Amino acid sequence: MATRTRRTERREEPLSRERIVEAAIGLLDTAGERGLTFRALAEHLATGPGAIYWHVTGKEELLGAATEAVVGTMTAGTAGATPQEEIRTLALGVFDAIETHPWIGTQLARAPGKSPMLRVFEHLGRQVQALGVPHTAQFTAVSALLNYVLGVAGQNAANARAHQAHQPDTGRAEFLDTAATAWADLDPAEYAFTRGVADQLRDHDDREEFLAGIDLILTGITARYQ
Amino acid sequence: MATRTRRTERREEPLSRERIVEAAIGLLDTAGERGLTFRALAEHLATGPGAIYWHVTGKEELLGAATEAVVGTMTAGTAGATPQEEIRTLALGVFDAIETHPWIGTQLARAPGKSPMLRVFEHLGRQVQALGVPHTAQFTAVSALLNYVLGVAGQNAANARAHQAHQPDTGRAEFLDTAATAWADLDPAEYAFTRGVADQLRDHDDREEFLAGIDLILTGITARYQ
DNA sequence: ACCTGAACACCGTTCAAGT
DNA sequence: ACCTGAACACCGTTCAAGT
Repeated sequence: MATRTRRTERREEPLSRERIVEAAIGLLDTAGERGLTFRALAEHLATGPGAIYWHVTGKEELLGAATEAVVGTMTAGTAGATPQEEIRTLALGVFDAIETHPWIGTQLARAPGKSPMLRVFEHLGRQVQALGVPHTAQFTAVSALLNYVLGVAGQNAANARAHQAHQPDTGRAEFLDTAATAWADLDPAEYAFTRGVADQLRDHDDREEFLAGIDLILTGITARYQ
Repeated sequence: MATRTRRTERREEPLSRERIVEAAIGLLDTAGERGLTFRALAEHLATGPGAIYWHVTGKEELLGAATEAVVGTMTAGTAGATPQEEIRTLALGVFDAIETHPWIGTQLARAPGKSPMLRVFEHLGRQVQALGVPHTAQFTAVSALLNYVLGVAGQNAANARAHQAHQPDTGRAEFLDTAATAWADLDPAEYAFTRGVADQLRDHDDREEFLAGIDLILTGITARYQ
């Protein structure tokens, strides 16, 4: 009876690009990449699917905007750190963003020259420059770092997708355990090496492993170009 | 009038998993990832879409089988080469396979523990072992290499997708040139580094750049673990 | 200017019916 | 056993019609 103002408060909030992107991120986080649908999004925003198109040209742009919104909140600089530390922090930022929003892993790999990745490229580049890498090698060095990050990103996104689809109620440790057991059961002739490192898969830490890869590339960069 | 045998020869070739996968690869290569449709595939095989499901469980399996078929023809070993050379050859094999079949870039990133990638992992692993990397670091070293390869793979696939969609009739050199020009036009304050390496983007060689990244990681591995 | 929702042109997948 | 093709349950996107 007294709900008139209350209800309109919710209803009258006008549709905007910002609200749409926000709702899209929520849908992607909770329902996965397959869960983002113009119909589901419209229902979430209490409108019809056509309304969204007035604020956004299509699904591709919507995914791009969602990725930018997430990645944009991420490029903070730690003052007074070594270039190596800055690169580690930057890379970890991407890693963590993907952990909370696995779908940006797919999205980053999909938009090559587009802005979210270009920003990461720029920041990595400045640190590589600070490392003293000669100009002619800077592009190569940054590309190596970025491609590695993107590879991990894509892998994590795929893992999240598979995890959500197949065993949504198991933890990461449990998942690694089953994978490691499967590796240990492989044909000894064809997969001798993989069998041998199955134990390392079982008790590894994703973040640490990711950072170890970054360090490996950094070592290569400094050994070669410094 | 004398075409009876001729015609039947074509028509009677029975549907098989092999023929379906082959047709799917053809469709993916010529029409891109979006071009692979059960209806298009059925038309290509002169049958109905339902027939395909008798030989293949669904689209995911079909894409997986197509990827395996392409990657499977690729793991040749060069006898009497150093581990470094073997790794380079192996990585270049993946790179070249992606260049002729860009869609496997997406596909490799999508199937983490699945067989095509596991084979590459195994072969890389053997060479890393031959390099003398201690057991506890082998998983990390191979992961770094593989993630880098997958990052480039995804990037190349995305580029091919964008290229086919936007400027299908321009060459790679032309594409790099426009990209480099766009970089050189970026805001000097926000993108100082990227602007500075625009020239390196313009006249770089994809294969060489890819190998330079591999070498950087190899340098890191040997510097740290040998 | 902005929203609505039916309609269009597609998908992947299923399934009764055929051979 | 294997194939056919209509039908189902979805998509993204458009567009006349409303406010």
